[in-house]
Amino acid sequence: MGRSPCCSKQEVLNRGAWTALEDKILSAYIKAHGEGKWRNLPKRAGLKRCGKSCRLRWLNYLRPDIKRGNISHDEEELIIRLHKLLGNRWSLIAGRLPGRTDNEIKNYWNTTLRKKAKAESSSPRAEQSSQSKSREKKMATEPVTAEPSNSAQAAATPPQVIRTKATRCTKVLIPAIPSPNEHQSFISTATDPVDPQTLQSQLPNYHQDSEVRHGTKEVHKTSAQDSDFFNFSCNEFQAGHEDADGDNNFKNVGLHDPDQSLTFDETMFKDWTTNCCLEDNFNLDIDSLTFLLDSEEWP
DNA sequence: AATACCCCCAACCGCGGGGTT
DNA sequence: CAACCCCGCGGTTGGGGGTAT
Repeated sequence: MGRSPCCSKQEVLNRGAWTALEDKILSAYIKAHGEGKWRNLPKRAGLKRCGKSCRLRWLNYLRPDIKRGNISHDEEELIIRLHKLLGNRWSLIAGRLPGRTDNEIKNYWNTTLRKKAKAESSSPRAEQSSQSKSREKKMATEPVTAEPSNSAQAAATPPQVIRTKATRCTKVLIPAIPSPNEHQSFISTATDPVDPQTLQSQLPNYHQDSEVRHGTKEVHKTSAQDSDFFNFSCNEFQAGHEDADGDNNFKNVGLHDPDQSLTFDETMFKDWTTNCCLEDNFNLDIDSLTFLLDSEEWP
C-alpha cells in the first residue's frame, strides 16, 4: 500500500525546537479553527512545519489542559501500576492521567520510573549486594534496542500484561450491566491471572451482543479513551505473559469478538456508570483509578 | 576553569490502523 | 478491492543543562 510522505520533501520546513512565535501562531490557529486536518494546517496557518510536528507540539505542549512537570506520588504510583498492567501503552496510560501526555509519561518512565520499578522488583538482598552506582547507571542508559523493552519489563513486572488494542474509537463497546456484586466479581476476574475457563464461567451475565451502535457520535467522542478501558476490561481482553526472550506471548482468552454486540439503551448506560467506579462522563480520575488499583484483586 | 559525562525531555521518525475514494 | 489519506502510536534521537572529575 503506497503512502505519501508526511511532508513534502521539496519544501523547506523548520525543524527542531519551536519558537515562541510559532507557538503563538499554532495556538491561535487551533483556537480559531479547532484541531484536526493536521496535514493542511501548517499551510493554512502559515507555519513552515509539517503537520505531524504541529500536532505533536499542540498535543504535548500547547494544549491548554496540559499539566506540566511535578508528577505527584499518586500519579507516579498509578503510572507504575498501569504500566505493569498495560505495558508500554503510553497513550492508554496517559488517558488515565488527566492533563498528562503520553510523551511525558513515556519520558518519565524511561528516565525515572523504569529504574524504580526495577529496583522494587528485585529482591532487597540482591538490591543491596549488586546495585553499584555504575551498574545502575548503565542499566538506565542502556538503549531499549540493546535490551528489548519487553525483556526489561519482564524483569521489572509481573508476567501478566493486558494487551489492549489502541485503535481509534469508532464504536463504543460496553458490556451488559452486572449487578454490583457481579461487577465486583468481574473486576476481580478481569485482573486476576487469567484462567480462561473461570473467565468464561463468569461471563454468562454479559450479553453477547456488546457492540453499541446507538448513542453514536457523542458517546464515541467523549469516551474515545475510556472505551479503551472497556476494551481492555472486556472486549479486547487479552492476557499476555512474557517468556525468557522477553517476547509477549499473548493468549486470547476468548472474550474478543468484535462481532458480538449487545443491545443498548440509556438506562443501561446510566446503570453502568453508577454501578461501577466510573463517573457519568467516563472521566476516570486518579481517585477512581487508585480505588480500582488498590482493590485487593488487583495484581 | 575546562572538559567529559550524564540526564532529561522536546521533537522526530517510521509504521500501522481505520476511513475514504 | 486496492490505493490513498489522515491520524495516532511507540521507539529513538539529539540538544541543552546539570554534575562530576
